Amino acid sequence: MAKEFVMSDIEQEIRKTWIPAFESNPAEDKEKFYINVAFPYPSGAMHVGHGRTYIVPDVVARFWRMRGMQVLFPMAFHVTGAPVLGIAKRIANKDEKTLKLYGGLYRVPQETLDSFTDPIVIVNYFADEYERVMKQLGLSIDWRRRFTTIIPQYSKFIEWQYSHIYGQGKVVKGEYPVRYCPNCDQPVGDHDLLEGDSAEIMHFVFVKYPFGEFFIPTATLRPETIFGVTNLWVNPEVTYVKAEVDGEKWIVSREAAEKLRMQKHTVIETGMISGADLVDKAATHPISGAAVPILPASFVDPDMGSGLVMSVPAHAPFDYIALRDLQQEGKYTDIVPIPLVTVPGFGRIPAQEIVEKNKIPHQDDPRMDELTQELYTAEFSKGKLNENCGVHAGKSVRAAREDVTREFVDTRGSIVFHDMSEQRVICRCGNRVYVKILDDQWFLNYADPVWKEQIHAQLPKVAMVPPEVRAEFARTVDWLKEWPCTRRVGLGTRVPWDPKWLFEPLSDSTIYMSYYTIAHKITGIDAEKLTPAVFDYIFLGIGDCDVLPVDADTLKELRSEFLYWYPYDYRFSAKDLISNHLTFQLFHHRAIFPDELQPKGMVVFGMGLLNGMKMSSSKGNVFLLEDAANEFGADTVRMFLVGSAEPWQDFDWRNELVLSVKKQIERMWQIVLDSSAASGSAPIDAWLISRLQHRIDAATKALSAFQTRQALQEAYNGIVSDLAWYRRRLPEGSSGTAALHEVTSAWIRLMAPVIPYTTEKLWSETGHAGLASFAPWPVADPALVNNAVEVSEELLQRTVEDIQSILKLVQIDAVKVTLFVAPAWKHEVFGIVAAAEDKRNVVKTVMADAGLRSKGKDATDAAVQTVKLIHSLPPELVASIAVGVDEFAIFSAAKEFLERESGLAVEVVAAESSTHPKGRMALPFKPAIVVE
RNA sequence: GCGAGGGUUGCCAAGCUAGGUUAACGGCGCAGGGCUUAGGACCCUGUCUCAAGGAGUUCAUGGGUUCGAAUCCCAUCCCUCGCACCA
Repeated sequence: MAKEFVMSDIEQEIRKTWIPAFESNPAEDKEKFYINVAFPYPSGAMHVGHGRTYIVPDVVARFWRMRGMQVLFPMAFHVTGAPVLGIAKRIANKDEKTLKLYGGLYRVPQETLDSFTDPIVIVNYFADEYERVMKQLGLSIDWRRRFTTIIPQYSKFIEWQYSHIYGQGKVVKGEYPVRYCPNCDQPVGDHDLLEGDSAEIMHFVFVKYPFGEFFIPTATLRPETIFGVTNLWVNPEVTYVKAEVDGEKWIVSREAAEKLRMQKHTVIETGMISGADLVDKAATHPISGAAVPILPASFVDPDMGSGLVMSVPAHAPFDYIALRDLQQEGKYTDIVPIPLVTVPGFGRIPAQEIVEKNKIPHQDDPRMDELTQELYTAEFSKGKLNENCGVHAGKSVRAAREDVTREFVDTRGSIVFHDMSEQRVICRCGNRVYVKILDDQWFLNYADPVWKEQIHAQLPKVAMVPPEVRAEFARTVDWLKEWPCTRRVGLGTRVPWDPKWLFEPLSDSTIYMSYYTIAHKITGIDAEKLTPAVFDYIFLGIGDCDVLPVDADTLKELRSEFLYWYPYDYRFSAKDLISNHLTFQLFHHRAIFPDELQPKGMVVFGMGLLNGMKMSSSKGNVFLLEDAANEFGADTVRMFLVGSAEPWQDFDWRNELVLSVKKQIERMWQIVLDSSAASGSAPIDAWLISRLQHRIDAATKALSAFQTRQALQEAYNGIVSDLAWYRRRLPEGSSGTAALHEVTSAWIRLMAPVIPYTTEKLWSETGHAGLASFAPWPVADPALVNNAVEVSEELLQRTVEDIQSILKLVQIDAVKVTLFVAPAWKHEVFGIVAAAEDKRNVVKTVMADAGLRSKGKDATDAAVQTVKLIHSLPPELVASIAVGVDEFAIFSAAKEFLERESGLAVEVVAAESSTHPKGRMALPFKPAIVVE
């Protein structure tokens, strides 16, 4: 009876021996293998979705360790940034939702929660929790190298990194329109928004119409339509302001004046003017100089653009319908739409056409936005400017828009005005978000074409798993532009040349993989001594180590350890980081390190689902990793997470599936221990051992390619099913042979990377010395592959299945089954067909043989049937059969087995020696079967 | 909208890059049987429709190429991810 299997006991016991064993130092006699993961931001508890991110690299680490590599798998915590500040603030404010999340879902004890008003306490708490859970899951991490990104030594490292990046001119100062919360005095990202995350920043051109001593600017996305302007629109209900904007006198809405201030314009309000007072006055067309009447319209929104709009009734449905409404009242009947764009599919006045075709009754009709979009899109993609457009006539709308914009901005003093596409864009603090131009901002210049080109050249040299992501990287490199790399608030490292700024989180985590190599040794060094020159020596080998603040021996040691591990071999991360972090780190490595130290490979993960739904901490749809490990066992969690889908595919955590994985592990435990007393031998041993070589080979190939699921398919399901057949084929009464020892020894090791606890325990239980985690990975031995035996067992398997399916079909009480084995000449036919390039004309080839031709129709029939048969068999098997299989001998030897399987008397007959009509049906590898 | 990826039999998911191993791996679920009480534990069998080992209809939809397509080509529909101040 096998020992009872209690996973949690085993885990406790084994963990103690592991932790020091996974501390990894340079070993000059061994090849290194350095993998790392995007480090976590510890602001909450880990859920099973995070689990796979760390377990897959651990499986890989364990695999290569067993293959004799010196493996480094480090971990650290990224605490740079602002989110945790907000969390601390909300906890201090007793925000209910936050307290519920942390006290409830994450189960932070009350007294700890009370101290969460300090952001540092939060990250330290969760960093410790991460480490604890990671250890529980058996991750083979070298914990000596743990650090956080705000320790002084790391800050010095970042300063060094940026001394180079800045020195290379890759950090630039610039203007940039951002979403901005005046209340928080901060730019806001998508995740900072309470509402309106679908809003975009739109870039309007202000077209200025002279109006007495003033200008009336109108905001437009379509400046080329200036040639079709018939009038301006003003909202008579709104009070506008007179203001000096950058020294010019303008009339704009109060909101627009406010927005202009945020966009680096000087705005001095000098007075007010009611919209109603502007109605029926006229401004001057900036190009033609004609008078442009100002008309009233209620749809004009003072909170959009300048609060005044130019009217192009021929092409803007809103303008058309507003004008029509007025004209129906008998007003302004002299105004006629001026068409300026011809579009295939539309007549001369598209706006009129589309409004009337859809029978729009008035300007508040909900369909208006949709129609406007439809027309704008059609004009933009297919429209051409007509003869009303002066020098621009004949241009495409696309081209004309660029040209007219440039003309207005460069020569007519227009400005580009930024505004949100929606007004309800609300910061997490509850205040409205505006567009602000930041000028005192530092950018990483990813737009630099030379830098971009370097990364494009680098990409083909980086291994990518899965290969499909390569295209996404290439596209990201093209798409990246200046990245604002500094922030005013948050945790992190100050910008050395401009200390009022801090480096933002994505920018201080691009080359930290190099820091891991020395992390455990550098923490003992006083940060003040870590000058850029010190890092230059360690990472670049520049300078004289005898004249640096740190002693020379230490520096040489650090330098040597860095060079041992670097470059890293694989970096693992979820796929959503491709468009930022994973690409950023390529840029920075390229800028800092020489050719031979560039990243070698990346593995990109899919997403995690919980019961088919996206996991989300804020929605409570998560299953905590620690709970999973406690409930199911660490090995179960590991095997499920790496076995239910390949790493780059999405996986779906469902408890009932996890439970069946747990049973699988228990089954293995049972089988291995039950086999330990087996002895003796049987003919089927050769087959079992032969199959094992294939399983080893396939599992090794799969893991080498990061296919954890495929590897498990071979190493678990494959071996289990081989063992099942082996059992069936054992002589009656035997429960196993000594061959099982060889199988279980290999099996334990094949499974060790995935279920390290169980296998570690089994390894010692089955009498092996040392840790399974460091045992040599099994190697397939080609000499043990026995093709003839595998083919003969294949024949038996197929025949047993056929007999069973026939028995199921015939409704008789059968007592006997007769197998008719195909005659030699049919094997000849098989050989000819197998060898034929073109199986369509193979009958001719067969009949070219004089001996076969003498068989007449029998031969052609056999040839046709053989073609079909061969198409239904695996090519390798066909090749083996063609070499020659003595089916009569195989069936005769297995007669007892066949009788036991079928419960019938079995007779094996050579087809040619029988007159039974069914005998003619026999084909190679497909004996004719008669039950009676 | 733009970019990347995907739609396979009840569910999950192989296979599709190098067309014939494919009615389509494996797992889950379900059904029947066994384990000489019961079973959520284990084992076996079955699980598109008919059927002496065969045949018919299937791999989002509609076309096409081919002796032959889930696999190649075209079009359409649907889904997921990314689209930037950031975890």
